[in-house]
This record gives sequence, C-alpha cells and structure tokens, in this order.
Amino acid sequence: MDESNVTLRPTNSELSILQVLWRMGSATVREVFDKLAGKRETGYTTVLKTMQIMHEKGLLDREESGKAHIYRPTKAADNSRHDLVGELMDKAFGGSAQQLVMSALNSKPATAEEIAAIRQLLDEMEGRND
Amino acid sequence: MDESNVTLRPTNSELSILQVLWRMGSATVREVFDKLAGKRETGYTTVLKTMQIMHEKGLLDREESGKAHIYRPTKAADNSRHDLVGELMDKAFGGSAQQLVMSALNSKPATAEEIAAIRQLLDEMEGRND
DNA sequence: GCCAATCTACGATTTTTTTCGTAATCTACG
DNA sequence: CGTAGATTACGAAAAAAATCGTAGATTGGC
Repeated sequence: MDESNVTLRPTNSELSILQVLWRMGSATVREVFDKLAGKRETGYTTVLKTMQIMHEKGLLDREESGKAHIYRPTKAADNSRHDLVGELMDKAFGGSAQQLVMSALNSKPATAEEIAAIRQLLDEMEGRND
Repeated sequence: MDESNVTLRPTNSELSILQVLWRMGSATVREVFDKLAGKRETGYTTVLKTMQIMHEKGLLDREESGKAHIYRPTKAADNSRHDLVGELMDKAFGGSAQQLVMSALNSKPATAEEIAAIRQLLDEMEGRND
C-alpha cells in the first residue's frame, strides 16, 4: 500500500540519524555512530547499513572523497520537518493545525521568548491574510 | 530494543483506526471498516485483527455485549495526541516546541479563528507563567 | 612497500508491522 | 429449531524495518 511515496518518510532509525546530521551539517558514519551511541544502542554496521539505505532512497547525499564517505541530508531540515508535521497533522489531528499547535504547546510549555516568536508569526500570518 | 514501552505508541495503521474511534467515540469493527474504506484499502479481517491487537495492547477497550464487539479508545484522544506530539518534538525537532509550532503553522496556515484561539492559549500560558 | 586499523559492501537474519484466508461462533428470522 | 448472514478467533504469510557478521577494500604510518 502507498506505492507512490513522494516524500519517502524517514523511518524511526533514519530519523535518529537525520537528527545528528541536521545538527552537524555533514558527517561520516563513525561520527554519527558516536553521537548516537549515547541515545540508542546499536552496532556500527547497523548505522552504516542504514545510512547506505538512506543514500539509496535519496535521503542522503554522500561524498566519496577520502577513506570514509561523508554524508549529508538531501533535503533541508526545515523541509523534512515540514513534511513530518503535515503527516502527523493528518494522521492524528484530523488535519487541524490549531489542534496540533495547542497540543504541542501543552506538551512542552514554551519560554517567554518562544511565545513572543510564535506571536510574531501569527501576526505575519494575519497580515498576509491567506 | 525499547522493552519498557510505557506509552506503547500506536503504529500507523493503528493510528488510522484510532482516528475513526476518536471521532465516533466507540464503534464496531464493521463501522470502523466502513469509515476507513474511503481512506485506506484494506480487508475487513485486517481491520478486525488490528483492533484485536490494539485491545491486547491496551489501546482499546471493548464491550462484548451483542454479536459484534464495541471498541473504544482506552486513552482520551488528547492524551494520545499529546504523546505523539511529544515524540515528534523529540525525534525531529530536537525537543523545541517553538520549532514544531512554527513548522506546523507553516505547514498549514490556520484560519483567523484558529489564530485567535492560539493567541488566547499563549496569553494563558504567559499568565500562568510556568 | 607492508601491515594494522578502519572503512565499505553485501548478504542474511531477526523483529515488527500489516495483511488476509479459513474455520468456528453467534444471532436474528422465518 | 435451523440456517443464512455476519462476526470473531486464529494462524500464518507477506512486507517493512532494523540488526549484525563477515569479507574485501582503503589508507596512513612505519
């Protein structure tokens, strides 16, 4: 089911790898593995294999210069996140941005600065009025 | 891995079933199947089996009164959604509620009313100041 | 140039999720 | 009652995701 997967949603372990790469920009398998070591508990070749698959899928670019290949996300973090949020919105919130946002804010209260930033975004949205 | 799964995250097909039950409150397999028929393309016994598993997992309660069992979600929609948002926040947004919220609002612009509701929530959060 | 250390490639296995066929059970109605 | 129609139970298979072992390649230092 779901043959035409445009977005090609990252699986969970792919997501944990992406998260590292989003932070670092680019990295070798070894580097990702080290960063991940604290969070997950998985073998080196597992991370390697997963990153190879992600490369095949088009989730990661890689540079085969030196001994160790250097990987980097194909899509900007923002784009992937955008897709993921959209998916969750559909799957769990019946497509309601409001519900999702309110649940998010309840899930982890934002700081005063964050609230200010969100307010500003809301202002802009109303300004655009689309 | 991940033996002690407190929350027992619903899988994707479980989520599609939950979504129906959240809307209807409670329903038989047949009813869920019918509602789902439009969205997904899956056999009756598949839905049945999945709902049985969800019951075993403790995601659904069931009432075995009449011929057809009546299922209902164990946890309120809000709670499940709360968990899912929290999970996405961790997995994809490095734990930042702000980032998630902003991405959500970009993903699908809210209406004026929705924006107002969100503003009000922000006000309350600042009022509480926690 | 050679070797130890490190890396990639590859295949295979395990685990999880999704799917469905078949048989047994139940119920309402005639 | 008896049975057609619908439901549940159960097992198993297919598909997807995650894991890892082993073999072969590469490289930097000696």
